Parts: sequence; C-alpha cells; structure tokens
Amino acid sequence: MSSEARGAGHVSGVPLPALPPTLADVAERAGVSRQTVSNALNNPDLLRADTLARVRQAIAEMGYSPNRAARNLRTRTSSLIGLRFGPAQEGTANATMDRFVHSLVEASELAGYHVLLFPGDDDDEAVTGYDNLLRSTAVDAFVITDTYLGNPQAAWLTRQRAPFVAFGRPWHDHTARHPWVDVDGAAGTRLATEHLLAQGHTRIAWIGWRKDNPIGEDRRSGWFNAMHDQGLSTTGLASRVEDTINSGAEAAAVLLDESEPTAFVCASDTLAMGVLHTLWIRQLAPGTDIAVVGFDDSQVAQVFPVGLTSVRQPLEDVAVEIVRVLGSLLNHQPVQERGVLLTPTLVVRESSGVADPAERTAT
Amino acid sequence: MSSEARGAGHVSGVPLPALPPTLADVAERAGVSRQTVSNALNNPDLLRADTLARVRQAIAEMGYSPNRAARNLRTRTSSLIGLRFGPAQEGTANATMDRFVHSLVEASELAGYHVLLFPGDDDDEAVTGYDNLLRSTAVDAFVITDTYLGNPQAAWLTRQRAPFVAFGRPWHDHTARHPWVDVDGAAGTRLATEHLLAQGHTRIAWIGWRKDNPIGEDRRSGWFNAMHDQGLSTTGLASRVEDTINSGAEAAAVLLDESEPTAFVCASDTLAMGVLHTLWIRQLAPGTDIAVVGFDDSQVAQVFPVGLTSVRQPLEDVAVEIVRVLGSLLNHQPVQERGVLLTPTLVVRESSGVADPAERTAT
DNA sequence: GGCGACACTTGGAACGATCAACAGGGGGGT
DNA sequence: ACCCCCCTGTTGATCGTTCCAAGTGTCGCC
Repeated sequence: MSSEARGAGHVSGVPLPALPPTLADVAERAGVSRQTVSNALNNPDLLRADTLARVRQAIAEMGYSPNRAARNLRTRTSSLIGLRFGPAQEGTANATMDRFVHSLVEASELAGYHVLLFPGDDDDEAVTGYDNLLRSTAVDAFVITDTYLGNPQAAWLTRQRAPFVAFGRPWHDHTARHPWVDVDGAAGTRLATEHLLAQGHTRIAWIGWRKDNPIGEDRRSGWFNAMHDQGLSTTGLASRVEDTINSGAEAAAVLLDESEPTAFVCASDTLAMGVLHTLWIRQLAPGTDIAVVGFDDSQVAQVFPVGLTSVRQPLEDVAVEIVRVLGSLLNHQPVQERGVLLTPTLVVRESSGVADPAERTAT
Repeated sequence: MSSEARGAGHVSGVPLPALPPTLADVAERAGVSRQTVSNALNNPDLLRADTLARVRQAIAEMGYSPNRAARNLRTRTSSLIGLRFGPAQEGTANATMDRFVHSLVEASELAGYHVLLFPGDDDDEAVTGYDNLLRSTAVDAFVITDTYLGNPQAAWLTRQRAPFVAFGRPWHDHTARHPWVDVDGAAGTRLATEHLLAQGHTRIAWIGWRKDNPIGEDRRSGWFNAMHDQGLSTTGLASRVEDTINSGAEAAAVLLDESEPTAFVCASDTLAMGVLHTLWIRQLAPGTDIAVVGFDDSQVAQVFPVGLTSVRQPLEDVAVEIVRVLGSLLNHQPVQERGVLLTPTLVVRESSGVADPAERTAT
C-alpha cells in the first residue's frame, strides 16, 4: 500500500477503528490547530502550501473524514435532498421515475449532495413527510415530481418557505413562483412528426390522453402544429383515450378503419404498444406498412423485437439542471429563470420505417 | 384549527419560523427542564402522567421536532440506511429493483429509518461510496443487493465491521457470515411447473440463463425437480441462453421444432416475452395452444394484452425482513438466523391457459 | 417527628465540527 | 524609524441533543 497522500476519494485498506479520528486528532498529528484542519478541508486557499500538504498527509494517513452530524449541527445543513418515493406505478410500461432517480442520485453526488428517500402514498402522507423532515432539519431541500392539477405539495412547500425544485411545470397554477425543470413534450412530438413527414407520410394520426391532462395536450400540440405547418389536415386523425394498451389498440383499429393513416404518433409507449398489437392482428408490418412512434423510450420500447421508435426525455439533463437550481437556491444566489425547459430526443428504431436504424438518435 | 395535542405525525398549518424551536424552548413553555422534554420523547415511562401530557402539549403547540443533526452527533447514529443505486439496467424488462426500493423505503419508515441513495457504477465506486459514508458516520448500516460471484462488497463491509444485510444469498462464498434475505427461486419455478402440471401438461420446457449463473440454476432446479417428482422426462426440454427477448424467441423456436413442448417455464419475463413473440409468429395462441410462465411479474407481464402468468417475488416481505434483521444488528441483539429464505407467489394470467384467471394468485 | 427509599427532575458536560475574533510576523509605504 | 495592513494560524464560543451524577420533593415507616 502506498503512503502517498490522497484526496477525498481515499479508501483505506485497514478496518475502521472503534472510534473514527476527529478533527482534533488530525490537528495534533499535523502539529496545527483544529481550525487549520477545518480550513484545509473547506478553505484550502487560506493555508500556506506546505502546511496544506502536511495537513492533507495527516488526513490521508489517519483516513479521516469529517463527522457528518457535527458538521450538520454547526452549519444547519445536511447535504441531503429529500425525494418522495411514492408507490410503484405498476401496470404501466413507464419506468421514467426509475431513470430519473438514478440521474438525480448521480447529479447530486457530483454537487456534494445525497438523496434521501421517504414514503408517502398520497398528498397528505407526502406533506407529513415533508413536514417531519423539515422540522427536524433532516434535509436541505426537496425535489417534487408530480405537478398535476391542484397538487397541494408545491403550494405547501412554498408557504413553508422550504427550498424545492419541481420536475414538471405548474400547469394550472399560474401564480406559482417556484423554480421548475421540465421536458418540452410538444417539441418531442414535433420531432416525431417531422421525422415521419420526412419519410413522406402525410396522414399521420395522433393517439393521446384525455383532454383534462395538460401534459397530454402539450404533446398533442406538437403533432398538431407540425402537421399544420406543412398545410396538412388533422381532421379525423386524432383520438384521446385512457393510457392503457387496450385503449391504444382500440383507438388504432378505429383510426385505421375510418381515416386510413399511414403512421401513428402516440402520447406514450403504452399506447404505442396497443397500436403495435392492432397491427399484428391485422397482419400489418410495423415500420414497413405502418409507422409507429411512442413516447418515453421505456424498457418495452427498447426490448421489443420490433424496436419502437420513441421520444426520449433527457432525464440526465433534467437532474443536472435541478441540482444546479437547487445549488443556487441553497447558496442564496438568485435564480435567474423561473423555469427551465429541455428538449427531448428521438430514438429511431424499426417501427418508424427506417431500414436498419441501428439505434440512431435524431435531435 | 384545533389546539389539542397531537403526536409525532403532527402537521402544523403555520409556516416554519426562521429558527425552529429547540428542546429548551419547549422546556420553558412547559415549565420543565430540557432533560424532562427529552425523556418525554425517548423514555416517556419515566414521567408522571400529567407532566408528560403537559410536555406533549407544548411540543404539539410549538410544532417541535428534535434536531436530527444534534441527536445524531450525540448518539453516534443517523437513522439512515445506505443503499447503492447503481446504473439503471435499461434493455431488460426487469423492474425488480424499483419495486424493492419502494418496499425498503416503506419498511424503513415504519422502523424509524430513512433510505439514503448513493451512486456507484462498479465495485470500486461502490466501495468508495461505502467508505465515505462509513467514515463520516453518515449512515448506520447498508443494504447490498447484488451478491454475484466474487462480489467484493460484502467481504469489504465484513472486514470493516460495518453492519449490513444482503438481499441475495452469498452463492459462491460459503465462508460468508453476514446476514442475508433472499427469495427461493426454485420454489417459484416449482410453483409454476406444478401449476402447469395441474392443467394436464406433461411436456413442459425450460428456458433459462447460462450455467454460470447460480440464480438461474436455482430456478432451473425447481422446474427440474417438479418434473421428475412426477416421473416426467426433461430430456431435450431445457435451454440455456442469454437474458434477451431474441434469445428467448430463438430458444422457443428450436424447442418447439425439436421437442414439441406444450408449455414453457422461463427464468425471466424477458425470456417469456421472447417465447410469446415466437408463438405469435407461428400463429399459436398463448394460453390456448401453448402455455407460458415468466419470472418477476414485471410491468411488461402485467401490461401485455395477453397477460403473462409470472412468478412474483415477495419484495415487500423481503424489505420487512431486511429491516428487521438490520434493527437487531444495530441494537446489538443477536441475529438468530444467518439467512432468511422467502417463498414467491404465482400470478396467474391468460398465458398459462386458465380461462379468465382475473389476476388470481396461487401460493 | 425524623429518617430513608423512591420517583422524578435538574444543571453541567460532552458529542465534533464551524464561526467569530484575534495574535504574531513580515513587508511596503511614508 | 514608524505605522499599517495583509497573511497565516490560533483560541474560545456555539450549534441542539443526550448522558451523567447529583438534587429535590413526596411518601411510608418506625
């Protein structure tokens, strides 16, 4: 084992002693005072180069790492970001949350934060969770993920002056003043539609969610505007249904019978799976006879034998943005933008009719 | 708003003051000393009933909650359980991890713990993560989830005397002495096989993973033994492939051609999806012509038009067991069992040939 | 009435870090 | 030669809780 000084990522080969070393221990070994060691960690610029090196060596030799609790107590921070991890959404093909959490964990780590999960099946439980964590100063900030109509969580957190960033726009609440990060769904469906237009399709159908869902209407507008920009009619080419495979399959059947579209853009991969199902039943080849594009790039889309072309949300970027805004918030720096809107990409696979797309990505 | 005293779940309607109340504030209001308030929280038995009530009322009125950092510092605990949240496994139909994390979060909450996520793409990064969290006393214990052959994480944690519980048996390391909780995969596939046998199938094929995967071999043994218990031959009925849809589809095609099975038991839903694909191509109706059973009860299984019968791991129970063992470990109580093995259930859907199963569950 | 046992309560110290304020040394300007 | 200030590093106090050992009151018993 080398004895050279290493940085924060140091991993000692020896077992942890019963009581880990403290700042004072390191100070004594390095022949300096506690505060100097503290400065070596938090304000290295204040130290002379040789002193800094000496302290760092002592830190490395002893395998010292600052006690979290003590630091938290003194600085009134925790370096923890709270995230409600509600009940698993079984029964849908959507694993967006999973991917997002991964991205958030990584982005947080880079910014020196960790992610703390807490349960909460409904709004009341969620608020109780927020309240407990806030009162006990267990977390520095929150990330909230569902910003559906009238969600009381954002309003409650705002009232408590708790720092938080939302993944998702405050669709119905124009008075909301909290920072948010979201993905431009309309841009995604426009991308999908233009991808199909570029291949000569003119009768491109839409299968989306019910009208009261603002996210669904947003995605729909991308298809709608892309069509009309080309002077193409959308009459009879749109359907609004529940987000289930069966609904998607039925809607596709009806549209095929009544309007003879050559391509489908869907508000979700779940609906797109329904379309694929109908195509199979009718012996129509996805990609060759009829093109299909989904939304979310779910596991099903990736894994299916006929790869499903799908709009992919840049969740990694979303997480990075959220952490960035959170950082500004916590350092009392002004947050320039109220909201950040990111553009998704299109993952092209066989179902949209491009021969051997080899997982191409269009932007 | 009522002014009656409420318990720990109290949610105040008023915004949080700039500085939350402390133990001393509550003590002053209740006309007692700090220690008495502390006892009211941690050792209520020590207080006279009327004093306890008075203190509790003050706590409720002020919306007091003990400062986490101070408590952690003093007691050298954090009430946090560390869980590595590695890279998302895209490209498989498996969302087991997601469901497990949810269960763990809920079970932890009930036991007074929270779950802390940290990244780590490979073993080295994971160990670095463990090391940092341990040295800074940021977590009380760990839960580790992948116990594949030669995983150095368990050995490292053992060497550091860090409390941890593994989800998964230490398959290859018989010297391992750490506690673990796992699901009996063989029992699951036996359940699946016997379910098919009960419906008159005798030529039941197996599609599993490569031989070097002990989990796959375990699951295979359940099918194998169930068949032989009935005096049925398994010759030519087994296939070992990669865990992809395409591999499953190819294996199914070969088996159908060469051995004419009437049912398939698969080591994963991913492979089962492949089987379904081959059936579609060959115009064979799943459930009616050929029965199929998967493993993991993934979203795909639940969501597919032809519901996929699948073995479901009792992840909720796994989480509860893990937290229980963790609790014993942290309270220095002896842990009776080295390992806990839980039995999965079978979720019956259309693909196994039962008419209108209506999501029945067999145990 | 006094004494001891018991039950409950109290003030002081400690956990380990950071904040605030200050001490000594050296260099530059007047 | 003097003053001042910057640079570097030190000391005492503090965050809010729990542990420790001693204090106070009440009660029963002789």
